[in-house]
Amino acid sequence: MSPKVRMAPSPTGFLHIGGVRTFLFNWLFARQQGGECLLRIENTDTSREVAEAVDQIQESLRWVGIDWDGPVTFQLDTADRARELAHELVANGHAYEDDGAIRFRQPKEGTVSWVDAVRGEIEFRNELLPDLVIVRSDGRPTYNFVSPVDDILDGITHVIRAEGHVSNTPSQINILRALGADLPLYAHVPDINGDDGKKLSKRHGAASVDLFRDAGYLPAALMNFLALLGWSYDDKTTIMSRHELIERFSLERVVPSPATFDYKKLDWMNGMYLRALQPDEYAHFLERWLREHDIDWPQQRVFATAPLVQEKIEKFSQYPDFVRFLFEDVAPPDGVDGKVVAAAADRLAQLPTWEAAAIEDDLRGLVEELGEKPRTAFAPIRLAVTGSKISPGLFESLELLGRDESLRRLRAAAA
RNA sequence: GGCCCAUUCGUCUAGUGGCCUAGGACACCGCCCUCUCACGGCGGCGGCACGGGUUCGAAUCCCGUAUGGGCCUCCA
Repeated sequence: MSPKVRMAPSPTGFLHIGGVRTFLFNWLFARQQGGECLLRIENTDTSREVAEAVDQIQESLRWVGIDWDGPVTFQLDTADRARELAHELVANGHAYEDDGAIRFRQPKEGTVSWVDAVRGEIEFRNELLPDLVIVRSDGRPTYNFVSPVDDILDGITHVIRAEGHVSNTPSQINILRALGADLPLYAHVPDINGDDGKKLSKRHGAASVDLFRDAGYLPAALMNFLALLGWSYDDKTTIMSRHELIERFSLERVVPSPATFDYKKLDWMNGMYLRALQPDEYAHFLERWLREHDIDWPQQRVFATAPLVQEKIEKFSQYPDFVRFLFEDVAPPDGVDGKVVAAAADRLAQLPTWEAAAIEDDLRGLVEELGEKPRTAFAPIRLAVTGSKISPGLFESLELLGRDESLRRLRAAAA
């Protein structure tokens, strides 16, 4: 039987990073097994629904690179069918009316247990399970009822969801049994925590997918990083392409304990991905990021800066400040060694070709003349030209800036 | 409070009774490379929550304690 899983967000706001990781595991599993991956919006609680959320969730998923099979479905769409089933349960004694609502009658003896794909056998005593409401007094079925019902209707074989659902599982299993349905396989994946050890969620540690997109992370890097939160391939493999992830993923290697989100590691990994990009790909991603942030610097020059920054930054949000001096004037800094800067301006003014290699030769000649160390002699020049002690390569920067502007800044700083 | 889950370097993890004087990666520190930054190279710091068992032998199995988390909603 071909596996079928579902990603089941509730439309109460943006898609947060913990949810994406859970969906990623569903997706990786389905794609690897050649199964199907459904997207079902769990909107039984209409009171908390946020209008734009449905579109936003899909857009975020698409950006990360997670797709789904068939049309997006809504839990509310099966409400009628769920209600019918609830009445059947009432008819055969598995449920009863209570104040206009319908409650599921839990077995009063024995235990419910299942073998969780990531946590092993889990067992609950039936007598401790409360008779939960499955249809509200206003007629809307509740999550704990529709969810398993939809799983039957959709033919879901593997329920891969967050560990918070462990305690809902015994009730859902009892409901499925009362309905005479087969049980899916369950896999409860660990949460992702913030630095404070508390679970990352919409209400806590607000880490939406959009925030990562904004910060200039690459989807492939985010996916790689997320996959490694709670799962590993072996003891030494870290960087894995989407293809490799799909090929190697397995539920058995998902760990049961929660992980803490480490931004520093994500930054490092994103830097790895950024540097591995082909120049044209890099320029493409960079250009898209700038466009999304309404930065309208001349495209040609932006492309020209790409090779200067590719080795230097680990996410695009660092780009504007890093190369701003190439697009805007810089304030002449104080405390610059005017002698070196003036000498540099004089020499550079004589240069026949304004090109990085020639500029470098010329400046190194100057350094020798002055009897200085390169690092100390280049510092004031860098400061005068870029306005900062940290910048892309000096010679390449000078070339890009152009002779006139470069000389103007050097002379301004020397004055 | 009840029930359930979890617990290996600061962080992500490898580890399924002997291969472990616990391996890798990020972070951090030092050195090298070097026009700054970054990359890269080399080295270092650093961990099996605690206590009992079981066993010739335990990070690995069992029990307890502690800590953290989740659920106990006519939320999902």
